[in-house]
Amino acid sequence: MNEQTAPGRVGDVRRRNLSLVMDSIARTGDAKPSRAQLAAGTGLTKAAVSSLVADLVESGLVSEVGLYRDGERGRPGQGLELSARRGVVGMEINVDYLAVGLVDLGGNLRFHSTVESRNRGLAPEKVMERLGGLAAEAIAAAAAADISILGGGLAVPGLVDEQHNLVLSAPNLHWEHEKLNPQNLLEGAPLGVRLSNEANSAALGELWYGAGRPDFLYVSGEVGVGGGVIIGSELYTGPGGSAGELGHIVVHPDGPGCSCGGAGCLETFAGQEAIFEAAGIPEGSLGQRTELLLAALTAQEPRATQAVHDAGRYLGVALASSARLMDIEAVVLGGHFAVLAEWLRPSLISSLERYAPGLLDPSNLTVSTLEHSGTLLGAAGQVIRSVIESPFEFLLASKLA
Amino acid sequence: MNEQTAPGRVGDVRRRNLSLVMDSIARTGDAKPSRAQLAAGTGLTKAAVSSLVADLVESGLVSEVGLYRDGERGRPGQGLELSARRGVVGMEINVDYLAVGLVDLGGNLRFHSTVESRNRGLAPEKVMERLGGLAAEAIAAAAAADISILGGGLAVPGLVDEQHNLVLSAPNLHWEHEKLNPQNLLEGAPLGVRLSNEANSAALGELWYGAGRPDFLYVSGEVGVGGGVIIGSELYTGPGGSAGELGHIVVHPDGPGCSCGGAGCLETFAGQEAIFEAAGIPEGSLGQRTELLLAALTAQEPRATQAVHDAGRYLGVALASSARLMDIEAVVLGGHFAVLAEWLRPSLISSLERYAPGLLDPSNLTVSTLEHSGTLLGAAGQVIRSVIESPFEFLLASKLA
DNA sequence: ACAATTAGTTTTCAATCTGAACTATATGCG
DNA sequence: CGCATATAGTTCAGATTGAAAACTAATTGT
Repeated sequence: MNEQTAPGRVGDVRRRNLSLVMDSIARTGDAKPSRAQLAAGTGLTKAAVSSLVADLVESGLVSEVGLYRDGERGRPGQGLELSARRGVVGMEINVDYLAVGLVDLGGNLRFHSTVESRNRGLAPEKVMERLGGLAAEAIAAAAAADISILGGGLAVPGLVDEQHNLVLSAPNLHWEHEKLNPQNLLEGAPLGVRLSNEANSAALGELWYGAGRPDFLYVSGEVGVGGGVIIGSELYTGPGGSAGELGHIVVHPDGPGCSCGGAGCLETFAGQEAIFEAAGIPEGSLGQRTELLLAALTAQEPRATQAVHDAGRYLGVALASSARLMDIEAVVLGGHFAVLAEWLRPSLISSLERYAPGLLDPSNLTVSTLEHSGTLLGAAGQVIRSVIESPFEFLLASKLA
Repeated sequence: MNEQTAPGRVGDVRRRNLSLVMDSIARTGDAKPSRAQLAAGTGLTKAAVSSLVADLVESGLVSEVGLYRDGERGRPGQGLELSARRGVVGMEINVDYLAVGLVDLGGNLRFHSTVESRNRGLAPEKVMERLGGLAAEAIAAAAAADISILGGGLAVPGLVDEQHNLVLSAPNLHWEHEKLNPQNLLEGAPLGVRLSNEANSAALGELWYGAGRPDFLYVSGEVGVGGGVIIGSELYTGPGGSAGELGHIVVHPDGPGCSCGGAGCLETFAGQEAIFEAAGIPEGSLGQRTELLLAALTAQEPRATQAVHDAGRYLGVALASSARLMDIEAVVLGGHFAVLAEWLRPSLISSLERYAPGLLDPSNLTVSTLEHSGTLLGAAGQVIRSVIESPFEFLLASKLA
């Protein structure tokens, strides 16, 4: 008799309603709803909302922001928002850079800093040390703005074991089964630091703060081609945690071997390296090569044009297969696919039309609007989201302290 | 302020716990748990379980089945089971046959009948009329066994709109946007008749009564190649309801055109028709052709062997891509893939090893154990499951009646 | 100044769980 | 046979919490 569902206790109702109210405030965003509006929106009575909001305000998660005047007559309401004085630090380790940001509960990026850093092949301890310096900046920024840091999120370009703070495999960093200690980056943060995958975090960033919809596929074009699958407004990671490996979908059964051990993978046709090579861009830093490629495309050089055209075509094959299997009806392009979108779109769309006619409307094929902060926002957002989803646990913890 | 979550009311606790108890009884299955065991298993107190079980017994969903003696000492418990006197009729329309079964709440197939029927191109009304005859047999069998019919499930090989009883498209039946009236098949059944897709129902049948696990992909090889995606013990249908279209995953970008309008689809390599043709099996009824093919395979005729080998190879490509995208770690083969499994497996496994090495362990590649009743069980199971998941609503309805 | 209107609080009530005490029914040993 | 022991199931007081309705608070318009 394996039990997965906890019994319903009377107190669960309050847990759920605390979350419902917080979520409602979060979703209403800049509108700063009053208690009465929340009651109307949630279906709870005004009395219940008042009681719930009182708990949330007391814990510091929600704050009143002055009077709110909407209609012409009547007593004005107290506007409510997720506290701007509670924040989460989002952090990102990628192949060519490190980034840190401070996000308040309302999802506003209050501080942001990126530094170039060639992390490929570097020891994890070394990278974490550098990241620690950046994190200290975020901590200082928080102190200056009187923001108390609840926790942090750290995104890395690889498969992670969140429970044990392990990076199981990050081929582009040359990391394999590395133990990180992200908690050290933010000592004393009550919710700790949560490790996550870069493409997944970017997908969540789009969902919560960008172009996302309840169901979509985020395509991350960094050094590798990754993806994040959002189903019903939740990240789908699969039983083993490695879902969304769009880069290793087979797009041609007779294609070349791939670093993953497979063959004919999308990444061998549409990865950064594959495109640069096919376009005839010489070795160099990522920034340089990208500039050269964009220049070549602007100049309509045939090799570059063809390379991007092919990448789009094969990306179309992968998206067609994905749309069939998962009924994906919206796609958000990120990373280098966002940069190349202008040149990529025509062949991508015609490929989709050829392999999955009518399934994916081109208007649902959008480009990330968050640029470089998407991953950061997503990494921090996961911690913010956990507070929105179970504020009761947070209340408990803060009462004990 | 779009609201999706209903507010938590005090009464919700009971809803949830009624479901928890029913689910617990269902999962314990043949063990017929006592109230005390349920209390231990669910984490509820004995008092709460007693009260919940009383409601369920009163409504007829659960019945006491005599004393249960486990330990040596102490008062023996009353064994509980989902009532064997409440049933759901599972029905299936397929291209070459019609089938009906009677399933009791405990998931036991109490009556089963299949008839050959060439339904391709037949008007839906005609087919429904024939099906009505079979349904009458099930109703008679239920009456004879003193089983009261709560509802029914009807599976068809096509995309359905469950809300409006529409078959949006069933290409293999030559149906397009047909309105069915499945309610007429079981007049007076309180929960009505629920329309569903054949591959999805078969997948659910495997999940609840067969080889399924919490996460797996069911591959249905009927006239078309379909699939059912089970994630976290739930069917994933996608935002548009058409997820799992494994047959139209692109396995070769230069492949031939497909009936779906795309190109290079798996179905053009591994569909029944494609295999028969490649194997050189002449036209005829499905049964005849299958026998010829099996005979040819047993005789190791090269053409047939090669045809099945190729089908396995391309199925491997599709499964490799699926495993990457959705982190699928288990597959159940049904339909003609189950029949051909013996000859299909070698090339399928080597293809998986080539395109997604290490991802899908061959031991997690199993064959359906339910044979022809899987779809039926799944179609009925959806109604049974809805009762297990919200017995409160059922109690209400039965109190009004 | 007062009616009208909207925001938010207080009070009473019902639902339903927990926990503890209690009753019911079995086994085993002297 | 009778009583200790053990387990199943029931009863009842107590706590939590939202609904409903009445009430108080704050603002605008005439």
